[in-house]
Amino acid sequence: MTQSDRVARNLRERVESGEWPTGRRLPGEHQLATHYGVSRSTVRTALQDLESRGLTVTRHGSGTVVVATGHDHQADIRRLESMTETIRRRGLEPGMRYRSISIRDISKEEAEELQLSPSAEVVEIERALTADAEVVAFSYDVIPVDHLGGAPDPSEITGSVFALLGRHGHHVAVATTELHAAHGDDIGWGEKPEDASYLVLVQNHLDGEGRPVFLSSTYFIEGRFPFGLVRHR
Amino acid sequence: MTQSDRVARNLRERVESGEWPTGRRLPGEHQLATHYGVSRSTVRTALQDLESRGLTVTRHGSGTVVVATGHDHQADIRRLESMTETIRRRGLEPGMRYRSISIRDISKEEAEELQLSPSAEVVEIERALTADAEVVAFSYDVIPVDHLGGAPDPSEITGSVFALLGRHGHHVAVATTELHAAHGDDIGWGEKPEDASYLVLVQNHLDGEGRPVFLSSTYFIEGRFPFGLVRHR
DNA sequence: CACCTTTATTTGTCTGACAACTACGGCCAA
DNA sequence: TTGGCCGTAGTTGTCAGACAAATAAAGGTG
Repeated sequence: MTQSDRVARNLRERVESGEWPTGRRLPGEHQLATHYGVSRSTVRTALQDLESRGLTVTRHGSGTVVVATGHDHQADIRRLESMTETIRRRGLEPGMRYRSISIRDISKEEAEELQLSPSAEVVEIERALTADAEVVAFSYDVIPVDHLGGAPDPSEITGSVFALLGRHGHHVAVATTELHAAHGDDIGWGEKPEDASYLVLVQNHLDGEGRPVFLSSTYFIEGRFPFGLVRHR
Repeated sequence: MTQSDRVARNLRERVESGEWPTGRRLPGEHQLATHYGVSRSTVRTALQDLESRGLTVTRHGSGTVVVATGHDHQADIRRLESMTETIRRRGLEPGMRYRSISIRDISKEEAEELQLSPSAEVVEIERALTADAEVVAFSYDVIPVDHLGGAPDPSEITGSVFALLGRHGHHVAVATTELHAAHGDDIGWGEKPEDASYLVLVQNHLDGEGRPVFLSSTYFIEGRFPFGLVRHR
């Protein structure tokens, strides 16, 4: 956690709190620097963070203007974080219902994506994510057994997959993601809504050095997990 | 176009070209600075651009590592750009088929979102976007007539809505966006696929000072317009 | 072999300065 | 009055050099 991270987080909170409404100009960089007790370069780094999230627009000679006060309670699809974390931040109680945990041979496509030998084995987890006991998404995770140190103890698999892999030294940094839409009765299991649409995230999670860590396909039930973002040039 | 923009663009091109494969460390900031003939702070600004796009991860004391070489030919959903532009960049020929251009009273919700009087009028455009003559999306645009200088000449409405509004002094900077999934026969018109799913972007486009410019809802036919992005922490 | 120290490299931050750009008011002429 | 020109103050972009902090690799020690 660097200085500029702290300044950026505080500025984000102030923007999202409405301290500067949409259209208002932020104080100048010099003023912010003295206010936070840091140098102007540190403030500039923080302001670039805001701009990269689409909250502000900075123009040469003019200043920094707030153009969006932030997605209220929506999940920012650009940010990679544990889904339980996201649900909790929306004020709901996250939960999981496991359907199956199985070990099987890797498929050819999966071996390609994970850069593993075609004879490797993977753990496949099928589970449903809940918010306040209501199912919001069905998720399929594919994890190489080697990344879990071989024997996958079923009792060990609980909670966030990120945390599970982190305990084995694999820390997810980014995820290359494809966005899709789907519908049909062959999606999900158990109690599920009638004739629902699904927003689908097909992800390949990578560590800090670009090495594949695990795959996931998540089917979000339309209307139960709002996704938002700020697109910008 | 600033110096750091130029450096950032060139670095992106070099990363996407595969000059540094996934997992490789980039040259140090000092080395890049002398290579480009700029200061280290300019290089740092450029590198923060790469990191904000999820292409690299920079760590204190260690360096900058490539974690993703870029979205192959997929549209980056974080970037706001004309859809015809996006289609052309994928090597396809963009086109449009207008279904209707009509003037009507603004709805209550629209007036709220656009921050206009409930008695204002809007132009509603229904059109289909095509790539190589195949329909890829249905789009509904809602534009205040005042932003077009009153009388909307139908022959004037051709091509990008961004360009149309730009000619009237309204330049879109960002768009607050909700992501949805949908399906059903009541979406779209004319020749459309059987039982398709749609990825839906509900957008409010804002200018450089956060003022609403126009609304749009776009229904992308699943499979015909791949969206991708790199999520990161 | 495990653990600690040293050393070089790299990124994060600071200071001060100047250049480039923007917004705004005052001024003048049509 | 209106429009355009110009100067000025304020803001962001870039530069240079320096030091602090974190990392990684090599080497030494038990």
